[in-house]
Amino acid sequence: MGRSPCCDKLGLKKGPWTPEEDQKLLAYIEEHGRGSWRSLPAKAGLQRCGKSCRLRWTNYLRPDIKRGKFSLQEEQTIIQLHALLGNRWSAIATHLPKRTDNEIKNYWNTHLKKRLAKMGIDPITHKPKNDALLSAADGQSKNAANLSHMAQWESARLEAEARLVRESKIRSHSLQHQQLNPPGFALESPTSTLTVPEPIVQGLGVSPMPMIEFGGTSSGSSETAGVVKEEGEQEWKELGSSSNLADYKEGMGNSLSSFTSSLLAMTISMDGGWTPESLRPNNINDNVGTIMEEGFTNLLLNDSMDRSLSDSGKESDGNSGGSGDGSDYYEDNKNYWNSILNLVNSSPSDSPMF
DNA sequence: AAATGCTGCAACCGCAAGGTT
DNA sequence: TAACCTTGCGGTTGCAGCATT
Repeated sequence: MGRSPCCDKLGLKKGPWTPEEDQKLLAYIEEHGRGSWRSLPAKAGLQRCGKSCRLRWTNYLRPDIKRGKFSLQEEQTIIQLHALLGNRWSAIATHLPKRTDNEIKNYWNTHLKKRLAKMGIDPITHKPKNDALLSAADGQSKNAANLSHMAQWESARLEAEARLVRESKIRSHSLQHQQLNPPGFALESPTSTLTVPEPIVQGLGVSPMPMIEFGGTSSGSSETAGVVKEEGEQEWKELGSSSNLADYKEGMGNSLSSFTSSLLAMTISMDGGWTPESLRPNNINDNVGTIMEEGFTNLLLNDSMDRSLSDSGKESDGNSGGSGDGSDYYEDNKNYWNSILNLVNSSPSDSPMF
């Protein structure tokens, strides 16, 4: 429990890394693997503390890092997961495995937070800002309904969060069994450990990181969402020999289904257009998927249009989200919440998160 | 061309959790 | 059981580069 000793004693270097230092760190890890970060700098001939080396490796030198602009899907995923998880960047990063938690955090702080604020959505709570809500309203009933749904959302979110904590304990317990004899060379992402085949270790320049796509065209079921989550599968493989596997899967399944049910009920009431037929088990996923599919993308695209208008000097009239009236605003917010349900609903049943 | 302000990002810092001795 | 060690996480800072005045 104690504090780690201060690592900047004895004149250890701080600040930006030089190419030479990068090379030393890379060469050392390539040859010896990671080992202990604390002893690594001395062995590698670096005047850095282990913490600095670890950070440099995880955030910059790791071969399985994708750099550059975030795609629309990545943005969407970040915003949705942030709504669910808050500032748990490492958890969010597990759904964007080629991105580091630091990069996601930076991107959120510098881009997405501002964009949500501009849309009239509180980037912390993901709730519509009250003033915007009031000014944009076209009727008291919609306001009341919106606020009520926000409360329901918060309730469902808290419940999911509590379950996540509970079930992650089960999971970490199970994983302990598998970490006794890790085969090969382990590359650690900020929050998870990937075992990389020997040839990749030797190459270190190119790593065939599992392609992970998110089900933008989700039909609602994990099988049809087109989601390939090899990192999650890796964990399931690791769990495979665990006696807790069944419990874990069952727990995750229950968690997802309960949370989804809560959100589903909420969304149905928001949409207002649901029929008993649409609520039959076979139809629920399809309907949810269809409705959700459009919402978030539209929201982002609308905002992108706003931005381009704004960039070309045609600033919108000041209404949040570029909407001209309250009904549009209401629709935008409804879509926003729906999109979050979409993410939850399209998460694979074997996702490490759900 | 210089000064100033803004933005984005790499890196640092402190804390907490979990493991080890 | 307590002290210590290691690692991971999230918040924050500092600086380089770009835009604006």
